[in-house]
Amino acid sequence: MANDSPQISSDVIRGYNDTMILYILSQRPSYGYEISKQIRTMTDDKYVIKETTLYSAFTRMEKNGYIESYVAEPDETGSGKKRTYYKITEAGRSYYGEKCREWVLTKEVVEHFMQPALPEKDVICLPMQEDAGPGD
Amino acid sequence: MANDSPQISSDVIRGYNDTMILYILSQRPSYGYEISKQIRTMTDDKYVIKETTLYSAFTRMEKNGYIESYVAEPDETGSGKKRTYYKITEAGRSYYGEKCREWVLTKEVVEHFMQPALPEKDVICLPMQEDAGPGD
DNA sequence: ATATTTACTACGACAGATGAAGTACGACAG
DNA sequence: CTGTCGTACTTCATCTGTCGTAGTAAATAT
Repeated sequence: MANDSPQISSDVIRGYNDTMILYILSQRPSYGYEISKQIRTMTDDKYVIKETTLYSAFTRMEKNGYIESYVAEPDETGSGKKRTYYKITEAGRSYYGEKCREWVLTKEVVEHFMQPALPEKDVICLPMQEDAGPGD
Repeated sequence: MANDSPQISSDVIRGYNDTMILYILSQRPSYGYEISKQIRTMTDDKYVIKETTLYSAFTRMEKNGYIESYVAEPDETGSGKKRTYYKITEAGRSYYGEKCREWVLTKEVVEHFMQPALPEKDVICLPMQEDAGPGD
């Protein structure tokens, strides 16, 4: 295996779960288990979406009209267990587009609050000033 | 007011509130109202943190040991209303450093799910394929 | 004297994420 | 033919962070 554990906390990626799912569905219809695995592989295991998060996202997004579900066989032979597939709607594509534009903005904004130009992998936190405030 | 630029939803910035506050406090101790205004100006009004979000972040982060509070006068003359100032702790600096490193990762990861190279401001969502799925 | 800005605090509600648990089907090994 | 593993979900109760509403009160501007 490439590495051992997810490195991105759900707190920071939280706002992008829906967008990630919509990206995958914008390419072809898919279903829970497959999407979950695709996110894992696309992120090189850096982010693993929880089952409950994923399925509750489906429910929410279908309610919002961004995706539609249908039940189908794994292949066209009609064999195997049926799955619930999801496909993106026009509203979903448009919402996805908005989120992409918002991402560009967000990136710029957040960047202002990050340490400038992290050299390689060493992040150095200088004490800067111990001035104001009570000496305890 | 400065502009009516598009705002960033709290959903997508949610994971970065603490980091933004810690960035500001990593430069000098500050207090609620000032931090709020600083976030506004730094983001050119693209993101305005809610008061309740801000003050509950203070409580949480102080509990977690990332910041420390003290009450002081606005200036050293001893005049004016007292404010609750916050200063970052060593644990806070280290946590902030982690978050910066996580941001670099997150940026890369999220980027995979965004439309490649958005030209200017036009985002085009091609239908791609209408193939699979029932025709209804 | 009054309005606005500054500087908070309290509280209830809510959405999205989570852990724990359970269901059920199919494939494959022994 | 029995058991285990992987697939493909569902239900539910709980937690965390954010938000709306509201209220307090001192300082400053008008």
